[in-house]
Amino acid sequence: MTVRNRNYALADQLLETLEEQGHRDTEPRRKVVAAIARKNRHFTAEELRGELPGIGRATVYRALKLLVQAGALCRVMLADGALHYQLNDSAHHGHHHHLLCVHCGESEDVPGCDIEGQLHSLAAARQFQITGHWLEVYGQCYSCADRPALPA
Amino acid sequence: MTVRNRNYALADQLLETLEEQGHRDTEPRRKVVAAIARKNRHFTAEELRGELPGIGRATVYRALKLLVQAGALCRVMLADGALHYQLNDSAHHGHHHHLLCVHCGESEDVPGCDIEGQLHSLAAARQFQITGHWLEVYGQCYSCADRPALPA
DNA sequence: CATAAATTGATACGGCGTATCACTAAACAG
DNA sequence: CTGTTTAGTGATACGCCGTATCAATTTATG
Repeated sequence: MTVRNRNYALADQLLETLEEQGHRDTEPRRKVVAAIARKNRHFTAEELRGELPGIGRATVYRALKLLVQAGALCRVMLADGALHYQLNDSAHHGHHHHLLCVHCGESEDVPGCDIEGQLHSLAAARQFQITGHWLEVYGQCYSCADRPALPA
Repeated sequence: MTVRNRNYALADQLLETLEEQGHRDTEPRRKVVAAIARKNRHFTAEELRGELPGIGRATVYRALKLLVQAGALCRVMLADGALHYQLNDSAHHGHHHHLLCVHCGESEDVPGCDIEGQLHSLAAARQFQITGHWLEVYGQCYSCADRPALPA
């Protein structure tokens, strides 16, 4: 399968996801979804918007929100506090975290987290009932390992 | 020790921390620090500013930044994405996390996290070198346990 | 094709943090 | 104590990011 075809298939899949949630198949939405499907790394909302001249800001933001709600995208907080979006690998649609390289911005999924399990006894002792958590892991990927570390 | 005296002592301690970092002891700074010392839970920058009429916005934000850098305050991300600040208990000045109640907003410190240790073997397998992480834990505290859960 | 409902996008607004810069005040040396 | 240096202050404006509003448009459907 070519890259081009893979992107088409992914875009269709995203649209389908939205339709399953009861949202309409509109022209602007198609374009937003196609732009997202072309991404091979995380991106900001404004970055995406820049690639979609002629499409309203609100429309882009609305599509992002719907896709996050549907689980097709996840929000990633970079070490500098910038919020990025990232396609959810279909294999990791559930709860997972990211290893984020502070140099090149590459990210790898970390499935199978047991943070809550680890915190369980501690929380139980305080009668605190955990309902969720947010975790981002920062560091350097293999290709950036020889470069100097940045402050966390 | 009365509450009033405790607050004074804490404010002095915060100022001292700033002086140790080479920052001056100024009148506006004293007021900001005093307002922070009075807090017994996390707060937003704007909330703090609201309690300090007559003091410039920039001054408040600058003081917050310095105190975070000095380790006296920590930044806490609430479940709704709002950034709050919280006094670092002197016992937990190092790395720690928070159990944040999504109902009442109370937070408890969780010292002694071993997230990175837990992720170590996984990261090693991918030759990813972890340098830091960000974790917030959401749920319900004891007093809020009988109230309905909010979406994570 | 007609209708009802969702969607769009221009605009404006709001929150939040920072850059700028003339002015002020703290620290310090003599 | 006084003058000098330098950090700090605060009014203002700016920038980023996301959302509310609302009239006009487009989609889905009978």
